Order: sequence, then structure tokens, then C-alpha cells
Amino acid sequence: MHFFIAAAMDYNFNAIEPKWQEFWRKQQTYRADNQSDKPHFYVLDMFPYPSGAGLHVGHPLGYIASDIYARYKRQCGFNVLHPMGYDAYGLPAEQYAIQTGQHPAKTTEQNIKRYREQLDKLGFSFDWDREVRTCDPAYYHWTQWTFIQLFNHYYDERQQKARPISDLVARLASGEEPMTDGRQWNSLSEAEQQQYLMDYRLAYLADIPVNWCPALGTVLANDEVVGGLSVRGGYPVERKLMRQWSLRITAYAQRLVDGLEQVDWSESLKEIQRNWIGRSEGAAVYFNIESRNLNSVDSGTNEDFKIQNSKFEIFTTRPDTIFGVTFMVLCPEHEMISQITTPEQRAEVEAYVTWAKNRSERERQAEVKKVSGVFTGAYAVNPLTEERIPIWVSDYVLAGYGTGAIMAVPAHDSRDFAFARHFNLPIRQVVSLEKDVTSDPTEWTESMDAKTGYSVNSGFVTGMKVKEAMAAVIDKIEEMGIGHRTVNFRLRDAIFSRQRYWGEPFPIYYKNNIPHCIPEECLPLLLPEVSDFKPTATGEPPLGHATRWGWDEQHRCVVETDKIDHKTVFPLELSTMPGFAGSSGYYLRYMDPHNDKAYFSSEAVNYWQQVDLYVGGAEHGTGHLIYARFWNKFLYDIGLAVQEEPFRKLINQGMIQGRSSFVYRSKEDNNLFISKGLVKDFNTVTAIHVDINIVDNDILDVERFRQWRPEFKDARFELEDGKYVCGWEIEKMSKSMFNVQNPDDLVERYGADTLRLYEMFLGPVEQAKPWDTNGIEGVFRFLKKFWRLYENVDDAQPTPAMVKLLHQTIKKVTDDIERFSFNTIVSTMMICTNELTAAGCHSRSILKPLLPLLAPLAPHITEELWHQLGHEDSVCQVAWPQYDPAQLVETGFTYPVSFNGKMRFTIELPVDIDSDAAFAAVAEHPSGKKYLEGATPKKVIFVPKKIINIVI
RNA sequence: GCGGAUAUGGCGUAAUUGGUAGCCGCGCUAGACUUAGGAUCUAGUUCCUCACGGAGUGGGGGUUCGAGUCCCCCUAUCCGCACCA
Repeated sequence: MHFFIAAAMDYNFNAIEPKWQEFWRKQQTYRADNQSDKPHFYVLDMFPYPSGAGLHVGHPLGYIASDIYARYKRQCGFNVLHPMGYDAYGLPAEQYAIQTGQHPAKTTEQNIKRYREQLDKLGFSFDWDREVRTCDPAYYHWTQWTFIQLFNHYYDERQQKARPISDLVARLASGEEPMTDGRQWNSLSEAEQQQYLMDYRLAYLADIPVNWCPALGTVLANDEVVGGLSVRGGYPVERKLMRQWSLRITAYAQRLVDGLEQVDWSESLKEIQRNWIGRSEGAAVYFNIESRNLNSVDSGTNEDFKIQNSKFEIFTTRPDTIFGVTFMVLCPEHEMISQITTPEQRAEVEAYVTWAKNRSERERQAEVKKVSGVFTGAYAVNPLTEERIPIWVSDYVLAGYGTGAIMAVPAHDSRDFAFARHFNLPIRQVVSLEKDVTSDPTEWTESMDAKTGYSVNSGFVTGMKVKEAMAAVIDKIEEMGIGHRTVNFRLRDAIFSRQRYWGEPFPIYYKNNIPHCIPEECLPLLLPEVSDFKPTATGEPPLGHATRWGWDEQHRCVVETDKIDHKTVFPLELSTMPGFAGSSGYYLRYMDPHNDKAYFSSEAVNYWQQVDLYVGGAEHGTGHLIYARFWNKFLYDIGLAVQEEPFRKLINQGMIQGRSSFVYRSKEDNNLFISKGLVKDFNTVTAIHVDINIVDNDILDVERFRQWRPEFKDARFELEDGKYVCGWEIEKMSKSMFNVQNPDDLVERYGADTLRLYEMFLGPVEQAKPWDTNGIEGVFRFLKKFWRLYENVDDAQPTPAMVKLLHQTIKKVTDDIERFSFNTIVSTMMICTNELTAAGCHSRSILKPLLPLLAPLAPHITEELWHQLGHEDSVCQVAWPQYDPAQLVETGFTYPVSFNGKMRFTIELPVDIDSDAAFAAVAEHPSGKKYLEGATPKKVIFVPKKIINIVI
């Protein structure tokens, strides 16, 4: 053990950083006020799940970027809201608790503490007074409250906004709005009325097919399942019919698409959301079913067989191809199957439907290419051609989309094509690339799906372009009263129940099996203590174990309030809300986090409006970012939020991958490790992951390697140039690959400022990139060099070159921050520092403005130097330096001149120049003279900007 | 299959948005200083060539006086969705 006794003037970040962090805390430097004359600006990070693993270097990347911008905006005179909190409810926190056998509340508390320590070390400018935690009753009070509002509102299609369900009830009761099924509202029982309203409420209870994950013991939303496996843990997920709460997010599908036009997000993320919402325009068409009297052909067992419903509805995006329909397909779940199936086909159809229903989601997805189906024996009638069309059942038609029934046009739909080929059904061409040119579609190897070309063999639309034919067919269908234009969405309602412990309890109790909201004044409904919080395989929620929860032993609500009948007690909802419940509105709560009367005050939201800059990962594109937009739009509709879109600008920081290091062990000698460059044949060695903490610039610390694990105790090495060089590979950052870089280690070794700068220097924030500590020395050197510039500041008059450099630097840094190009800022500051060092410039008038300029990136070192210059205030509050354009005026520009497109020379010309003068200048110039010799120029082309062409 | 993005030295990247390609940093080479270095400084470092020169931004074509940048066609990689009618 040896100590470095730092010289007084050394850059001693270990002493500087905690000192100023304490200073900022005491001064409340980053406090944001809800009242201010300054313009407001809201910079938000996606708050973290406090998982057990702590932060790795990937987490702070976005936080650093947003912190730089928040600090910059603060220095530009904005009142900046830059809060932080924890998404502490939900599966990740609970899984960690279960794995470690502790109570989730306890592990969450510990994890938050650890996160906070790690975050504090990095010198972020968060206003910690506004911290929110989704598991805090003071916070989830308002999550539950919002749920009640969702329950008590429905979506009014005419007004295109949420409205109180009581309005709907009033209109139903007065008869102003008839019931869709023709019944009379006032003649219904309460149970029947409530059942009816469930189809309208924005939070509703229904039997729906859900993603059931047995291993996690809960249902999952669509975005939590990928490829039939749970995102969290990768366990199989099955399709199951369960009674669940859902949010009617589909009601907002159109507005969720439209709203994307108003926000400043990356085109790719907007596209991800558009795809997820999956809007498609088309037509709904009713097909009649051919009625037959089957009694005569029946053997007697199905005497009553009659087709009850005479028609069914399909959805198509290609109404123009209706003349090419050669069969119809129903999904196996379709309710009409049993009615229309003929007795001869019944056994086969029932067998198929049973088989299809028992297939797991994973099997179905894995065997997409496999064609299966069965004929019902029934026929539909094409409304435009009067043709008989056989009706089939197949699981390639999905129950959840459209009406679960399609018209099949095998010539122009690849799935119908495959189906027709498999079952030898006719294929008829009705679209052609060229007018009137057709071929035999049974010879085709694939269907012609593109929406281009002309209609053929298509009755009254023959010869029309596809687009025209579409419109014409829909017009005709509407005229005939057998269909209409319509829009379908891929987006499904969000399943909101989780059979888990660690989440917000639903503020719902049941009276005669009818759900009722707990009165708002009884909120928050606290999460109870339970003897066992683990999920159950059967789906019984762990809250069922609660013995005290404002309820009695029968799990009946005993919440005391005037609003609930005291004489009886009612069972409470036992599910909890999903992870996205708490994260869907947290950005609004930050505006007014301590309000115990409301979610947030109207003053607060009217002041802050919306998040101006949101920074976080694109992996939330189909989850949180959709739910939050929906949540916000609902709150907007009911008059709480004042902006329809919650996040004005969004930056997606790229994922940081791990860079694993390897050593190569000889297969012949288990103690022999061969340096990478000496390995001749990689088949003769085994690559072994080695902890990146004992590798420096790909050089293995052989001593520490021997100590790393007992089996390497006697390791011998074949070295190159006395060094052991490791191999490397880019992999996911994970403990098992030994490639996790902990930010604490780097802060200890280089300081937070170096880490902040380096994470930015790595490359564009939005780009995914591997973590590689190799370059961090360069940034560290820069800060040390920068530090030395301030060792002997003088009051000497700076040279004009230095002044120009300063103003160039200010301009470049300002521009770079504005366009979120944080990596180039570091370069700019390095160039400036290098030049000042080389010129021996120590002038106060140059060095002083550089401090507020660098402060957003490296707040600690600049704060220390600022105080060394004799200032008492914080550099973080110093106004952003302005450059003087006059200092940047060039004496002349350097023009590359292209001559006949072949020869090229460079010439410096005055700024204000017209084309004659330009030519004269070129002609005067020695090189110009040379090139112009013997040629007669016809004209000089003066292209805007910087180029002059001489044409001869 | 559909949709989106990316491709520049040994490596991370930059290029005033159509104007001298390779800034800045890592690494490497040579040297200086030093009792020492997890310190500092100087010079060099796209490739080929002793050199003169030449080639060069994944490949091929195009527009332009001029293309890393714009257009078309490939190739590769990454990401999202995926039987959505």
C-alpha cells in the first residue's frame, strides 16, 4: 500500500467533488420553484427500477445528457424542473425480493438507497425535494384516484373525448340515447345496467383472453410478452380466458396516432408506435350466408339444423379485390361456427376448433407457416357477384383483430394464397400491373399483394386503378347498405390486473358481484401486509393472504366511511396494478409532488405545461411511452393536464453493451494461458471470460488474475513483449460475462467529471455502443490539463487570436448543446485547452468565461476553479457565456476553386465580394494566373456559399 | 415477410449539412524530462510507394464544376413488428 501525497496544485477530484456536492445541497442550487418570472423548462429522465444489481455505466448515460441540458438551460436563465424518482412497484422489484427471500418493501428501500448513493456521486442537478416513488402511498393515492376516474368515464365517439359515465347513464335513462341492443334502460336490473356500462367504462372488468404466465403467476400486457415468452424472465406465456381489469386504450387509438405529428421524437420511434397501434383503413362488409333447408339431406340427428344468423361481417383493406373472393375464413373462436356448420362437417369442425383452442400461443407463433383449417360445409354469397363461396375455419384468422372473419382473395394475399394452395381452392386474379393483361394465377409462385396496378375481371371496376377501384367498391357497398368504410387498429386494450403482491391495490370493492369504487376520501387504499407475498400457480392473488387490510377475515372491506353501507361488508379486488400504472403519470406528479389534496394543482400544471425534454431508452416505445400518452390524454380530457401530449421532445439514449475480455487457455495444459497475439490456432485454446476489472487496455494484470479464482492460482503465461494481451467481444452487459462496469469504481479512480465527460465523448447519445474504458485516460488528461491552465491566472491582455478562439469555442459549444451533440462538445473544449496551453495563455478574461461553459459537463472542477478565481456564487448559476459575432469575422475565406472540373486550387478572398471581383481576385492570384494562362474565361459562376467556378 | 436505421483509419468518432475527408481521443512509433510514475512534454501515425506520385468514406451506377453527404440498385449489420386480412 502506498500513498500519493498530492501536491497542493494537483487536480484532486476526490476532495473537490464531495465538497461541492455538499455545497449545492446546502445552497439548494437546483431547486425549482413553481412560481417564477423566468421562462420554464422541464427536463425529465425515465426514472429507474431500483433493481438489486445497482447502476452500471449504461444507466447514467441518459441522465448525464439530460443533466447537461438542464444545467445549460438553467444558465440560460430558465427556471428548470429536473426531478428524479423511482419506479419501485412492479415485477422487477418483486422478483428480486423473491430471489433474495426478503420483503419487497425492504429490498426496494435498500435498492433505492444504493441507487441514490450512486447517483449522488455523479453530481446530478436533480431537485431531490420533488422525489417520487411509485410505491409510496402518498404517490399511489393518485394512481388509484386516476383509476377511479377511468372507471367513471367512457369515451364519447362523437366528441372524441372522455366524458363522465353519469352523462351516459342520464341519456340512457331519458331515452335520449337508445341502447345498442334495443332494450330499455329503465327496465333493466342494476346488475344488467352495470353489465351494459362495462362496455363503455375506460377501466373495465371483462372476461378476456389474456397472456397468462404460470411461472410468474400473473397475466401480462401485450408489450410484456415477446414471441410467446415473458420479457421479464423469459417464461412461457399461454392464452387463457380470465376475468380481468383492462384499460380501454383502444378508444384513444386514433388520437395516439394523430398526436405523433405534434411531438419532436425520432422518426424511428414514431414509426414503432405507429406500427404498434397499427391503423389500417378499409371496409366492413356483410356477407349473407346461403340459406338451405338441411332437413332433407340430414339423417335425422340434426333435424333442427337451420341457419339462424343470415349474415356475418368481415373486415378488409382491399375492398377492390372483392371480385376475387374464392372462399371465406372464420377464426376458430367465431361464434357462428356452430350455427352454420353442416351436420356432415360437424365432427371435423369441432375437432379442429378444439385442437386450435388448445394450442399454446408459442406453438401457434412457431408454426405460422403451417397451414391448417377445415371446411364448414356452409356457403356465403358474394354480395356483388351472387356467387356461392365456401366458408372455412382456420387459425390463421385471429379472433382479436377485425371481426375474426375474412374474405379470402388468394391471388392478392399471401396467406390466402398459401391456404388456397394447401386445400386446392380456386385462385382468381383481379388485379394486374398492366391494364387488361392477365395470367393464370394457379401458375404463380406467390400472390400479388401490392396495392398497385389495375383491376381486371372485376365487373364494374374493371380497368380502374386499384385506388379508384377501392373507393368505387366501398361506395357501391355503402349504397347497397351492406357495408361501410372503417378503420381498424392492431392495438389492444391494456390488461391492467396482475395477480401479484407488489403493486397498487385496486380501489374497488364488490357488492353483489358488481364492482364499485372506494370513495375518493378513503384513498389511498394501502397495500396490506401478507404472510406470503409469493405469486401462486393458480392465479389466486397474494393479497388473498391478507388478514388485516381494512377488512375482516372473509376479505370483506371494512373501510369506515359514510359512503359505504356499514351494515354489510364487501370483498375487495385482490389483484394489483401493473408496473406501468405508476409510471404513466409520474411526470405530472413531479410538478407538485407534495400535494395531498390533488394529483397536482392546476397552478403547477399551468405553469410547467408538459415535459419539454424527455430522455430514456427506446425499449419503452410500445410500453410506457404509449401508456403515458394515453394516461395524459385522458387527464387532458377530464381537465387536469393542459397539454394533450406529455413529452414534447424525446431523446432515446442508445443501449450500452458490454465489452467482454477473454484469456486463452491451452487445451493441452490447463495452467497455460497464451497471449492473444501468440495464439496460432484458436481451436487449440479455450476462450475464458475474465473480469474486466483486472484488465487494462486489453492487458491482463497477471498477478490479480492468479488471485481472481482458486483454479487460476498456478497459472502460467505465454507473454508477448512481456504482456498478456486479452481478446475481446461485444456482448450484453451482464454479471455472468464479467463485463459489468460499475460507475463507482470509475468515479473513485478518475472522478465524476471525467466519467461524465467520457460517457458523452463515447459517441452520439442516441447510438448503441459498447462500453470501453480504454479511452477514459484521454478525457482525464484533458481535465488535468484544463486544471493546470488555472494554476497561474494573470490579468494580461489576451491576444486577438485567443479572443477569437474563446468566441469560436463558445459558439461551437452552444450550438452543440442545442443540437444534443454532446460528444463534440468535449472535443471542442479539448481543442480550446490545447491551444491555450500551447500559447501559454493564462489570461483571466479568457479563462473565466470558459468555466460556466464547461460547467454543465464537468460541474465539480469548474465550481472549484470558479471559487479559486475568487467568486462566492455557484458557477452553475452563472449566465451562459455569449459569443460576440464581431470577434468571429473572417478576414477572408478560403475558396476551393474548381477549374473545368479537373484542376483545383485554393484562394483566399475577401468576405464581401461579387462575381467580377471574385474573378479578378482569382486572376490576380499566382495560382489563378497560372491556370488562366492561355484560356479565355467566359464567365465566373458565383455559387452561394463559398465556391467559385470559372467556365471557359 | 413488413417497417426503421446504420456502414468513414488498428479502435471510438468528426466533417460548418453539397465544397481541401479523417477534427478530437484511444492505441501505436520515436524522442525529451524524471530517483520514480496510473505524471508531463515534443514529433509522427488512412493506405500503397525509398521517392515522385497514386488510391481512398461497404459494393455498383447516376446527378453535379464538385458527393462521406443527394438519387437508384445491391451487400452486410443492428433494432422494432410479425398470420393484424
